[in-house]
Amino acid sequence: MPPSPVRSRATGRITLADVARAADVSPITVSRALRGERAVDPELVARVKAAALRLGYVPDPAARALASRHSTHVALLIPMLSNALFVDLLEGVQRTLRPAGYQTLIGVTHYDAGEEEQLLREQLQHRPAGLLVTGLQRSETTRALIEASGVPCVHLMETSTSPDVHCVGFSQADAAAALTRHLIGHGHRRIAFAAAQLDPRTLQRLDGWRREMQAAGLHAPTLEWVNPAPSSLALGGTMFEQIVAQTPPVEAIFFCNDDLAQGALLAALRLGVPVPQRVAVAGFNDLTGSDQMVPPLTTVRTPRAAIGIAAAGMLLALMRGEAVPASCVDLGYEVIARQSA
Amino acid sequence: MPPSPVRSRATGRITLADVARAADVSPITVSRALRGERAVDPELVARVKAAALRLGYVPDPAARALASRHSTHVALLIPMLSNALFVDLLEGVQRTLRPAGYQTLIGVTHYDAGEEEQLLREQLQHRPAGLLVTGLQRSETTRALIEASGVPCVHLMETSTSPDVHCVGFSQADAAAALTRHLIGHGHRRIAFAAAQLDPRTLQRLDGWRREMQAAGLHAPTLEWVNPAPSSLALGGTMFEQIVAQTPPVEAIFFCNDDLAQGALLAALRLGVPVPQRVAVAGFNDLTGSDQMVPPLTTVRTPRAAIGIAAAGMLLALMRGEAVPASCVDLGYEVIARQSA
DNA sequence: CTGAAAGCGCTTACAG
DNA sequence: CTGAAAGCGCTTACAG
Repeated sequence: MPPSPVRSRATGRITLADVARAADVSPITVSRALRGERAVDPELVARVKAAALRLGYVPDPAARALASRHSTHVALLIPMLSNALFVDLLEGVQRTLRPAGYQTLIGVTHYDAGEEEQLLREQLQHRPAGLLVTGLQRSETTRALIEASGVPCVHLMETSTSPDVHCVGFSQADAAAALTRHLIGHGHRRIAFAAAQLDPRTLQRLDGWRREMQAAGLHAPTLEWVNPAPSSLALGGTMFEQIVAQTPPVEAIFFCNDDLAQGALLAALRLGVPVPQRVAVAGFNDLTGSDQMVPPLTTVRTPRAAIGIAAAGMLLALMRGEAVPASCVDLGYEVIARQSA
Repeated sequence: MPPSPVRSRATGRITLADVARAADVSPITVSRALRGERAVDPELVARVKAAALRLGYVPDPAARALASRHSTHVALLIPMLSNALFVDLLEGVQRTLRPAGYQTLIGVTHYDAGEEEQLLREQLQHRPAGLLVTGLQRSETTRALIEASGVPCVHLMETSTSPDVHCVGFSQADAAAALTRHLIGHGHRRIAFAAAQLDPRTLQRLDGWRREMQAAGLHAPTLEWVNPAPSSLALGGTMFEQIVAQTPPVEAIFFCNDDLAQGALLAALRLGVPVPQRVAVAGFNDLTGSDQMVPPLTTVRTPRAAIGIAAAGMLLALMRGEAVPASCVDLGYEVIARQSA
């Protein structure tokens, strides 16, 4: 005889209580056994796990979040998904977080500090278990919001010497300096730096180039071409056209991003400007297509997928309350010499 | 005198009960007033809203999900984020869903039916309020999973005549046929179709090309070049090289995707094959950079951002239990004639 | 139109 | 090492 289910709101879902009944233990023991929390008699653990498997039990994330005050969400704040760099980063993050039972909530800031703050507020309402943010620089309010939330946070793409901040990345300035040395090593003297978007990492690359040029006694303010507009192939073409018209002639152009450099290479083809004979062209990031350009683009390969994986791994440790070996991981970079410079 | 908070687990968060106390009504009235559900005295609504605002009340999504059995998450299943098409789609979706209070959970299927099924299972555990899936074709199990979940679902990128399925897209076959007519109209007779990835939408484009070629009496099996490998610039170059070597000579190549076509254009430059004089080249989707190629790429512009917006809008209506004017929305396409064909 | 009660499915805090 | 009780912050179902 079935019990008369007055006022039943049951979802039909298999619950912790069902597993407890099947394993003949209390619900709390099931909870502990399944989460591997605290010491539980190994024999009970086995019994519970068998029962859970048999019944096809799946914990309810909402109930878990409500009771524990932590969801299984990780908020990821990135500037732009149309930059392939961040797609690779995201893939690395998800590949690490998903098997560990965490969902990634993506927030696209469009390089806007206000939007980042707004997104963070929204995400924080969902009590994320962890935070992954791009770069170290942000509004004071956003910084305070992160701090006050107490949610573990890892910073992506840059490095820091502060022991208080967790980060995984590489030195944008050093990478730019290395490419600049490569260009100088090829005998170029008048090496322009062309930048768009002007986000913090772009400016760090500008610094790296400037540092190297000054050390070699080659720096001149007229070699700096910066444009706050969003980065695009078309803009790269326009900038190339302008820079190539300069006198005395520029011998090499270091674009802060492969987008820009690819656009420059296409403009060179249109204009009939031989690269690298008349002017060498280099980029940054080694994005899709850079190896296919005519001529193939010299650039810096950056380990964004590895950054995503390592940062997610570090966050996993922090969320579990484990110690991390180092608060900041430097994953380096690699100059890729092709034919354009 | 403060109450002695024995066994307190309070989060410090402002709750519905706090607002109820402040507005001097019952918690359930606050709940109804804030959600706009059922009829509530306008004066009470105003009082509640004022109190909520004053206290800075923010509903707890976990509690809400647990009680209502629906989260505020929408699961979005897409094949790949490295295809810019889906980035645009995603942006459109988020731009519509976020202001309405929904979070987008992105699942990347990598064009794999098994992975899609696995992702869907995981997402469904989180009781999403809505589902957004790419295309109409999927495994029987996945289809059954969606059906059984009872979660509103909108299909993206394709159109259907079935009244049972909600979708927003355009006819991939018609779009391909239109581009094929454009090529035929330019006097080309031997028009090859070159495809990679071979996902359902690619095959629909193949059908559209085939239909048009047959209608014009121009179809030949040797004009079909299909490669199951993932689409890339490099593959486009390789395919171009192969197709151009064919005798009798192919006069035009319709690549199923701009990636491939861009790679072909770059290969043509490398090989010194004049486009469109020796062979015309066309693509599909009008991706970033296609207008910058040398020569600029003739292609079909597809309304993916608009699809994201419209599909999210339709899903919003379905989630609210509202009727939608049409179960399927066709957003069309546009042939973009540039210099490559 | 409004509310008291119960319940969603977990985990925390306390006790033993 | 294990458990009974309470509670997380909402909404459903019922009643009036």
